[in-house]
Amino acid sequence: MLRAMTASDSTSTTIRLRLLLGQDGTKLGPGKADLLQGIGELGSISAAGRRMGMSYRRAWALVEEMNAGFAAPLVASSRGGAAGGGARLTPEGAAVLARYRALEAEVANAGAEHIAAIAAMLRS
Amino acid sequence: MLRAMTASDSTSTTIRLRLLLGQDGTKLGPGKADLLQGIGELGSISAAGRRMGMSYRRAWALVEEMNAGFAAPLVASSRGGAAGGGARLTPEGAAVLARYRALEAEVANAGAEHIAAIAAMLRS
DNA sequence: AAGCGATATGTTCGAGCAGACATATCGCGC
DNA sequence: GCGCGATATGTCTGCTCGAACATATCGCTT
Repeated sequence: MLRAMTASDSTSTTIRLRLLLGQDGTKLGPGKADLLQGIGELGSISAAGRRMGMSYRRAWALVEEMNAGFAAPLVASSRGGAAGGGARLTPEGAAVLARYRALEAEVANAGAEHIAAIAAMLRS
Repeated sequence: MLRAMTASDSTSTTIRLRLLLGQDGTKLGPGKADLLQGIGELGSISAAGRRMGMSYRRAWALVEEMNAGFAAPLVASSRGGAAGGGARLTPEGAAVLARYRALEAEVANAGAEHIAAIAAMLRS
């Protein structure tokens, strides 16, 4: 997948969460979460994609997928204008991102013991 | 992937865990965990693979990957003999599986609130 | 010694996916 | 109105992964 390493990779063992939501099968994992965060910070789908080393094509497809899966769109976009356009998180998008981050933190905390036990059995 | 549904799919929203272990990048997710469990229950790589709708080729490759990633092999196999051969979990394999299942349970419990909050925002 | 069933492993073929390339369109500023 | 920069979307192609097929080998049992 060629994901850029983030500065938060302090421990060598990481846990990744992927949610399979509803019976329609919309997925929410680290990629979409990072993308949401990037859009929130940069105000642009293309800028967020660039920062992750992802093509605009793919970033846009992920946004489309998220907007289709939830009752309200998570990202609102506009074309044209001074900056050419832009995108920002809707309140629902910000809420989903916050919940996902909180979930990550809670999970890392609750599972730390088991994770450490498994990591201790690794090859040298 | 064509995964068989398990009877434990009571809620429509499920969470999947994938561990990225060490800097060598050995992965441990639901597929390998289910395979370990199948081998433990059925005493055979091929039988475990069959039950999951997975080719023996692939099941064997996953076992190989796990055995290579951990300090001690998780699965011990034998060729020939009365039943043609077989495989069983080593104590380390059983320990890793138990830890992973415990991690799943703990995570599902700890994250239930955030997961429910996200699921509540889904389309219809 | 012959057969059985499972492990072990090479090879080949197809589908699906990700990336690259190409446009169309929009709305503000100059 | 012309250009800019970003959204929006179609198309194509290469690559990777998995499925399928094919064998070899092993050790007990009959």
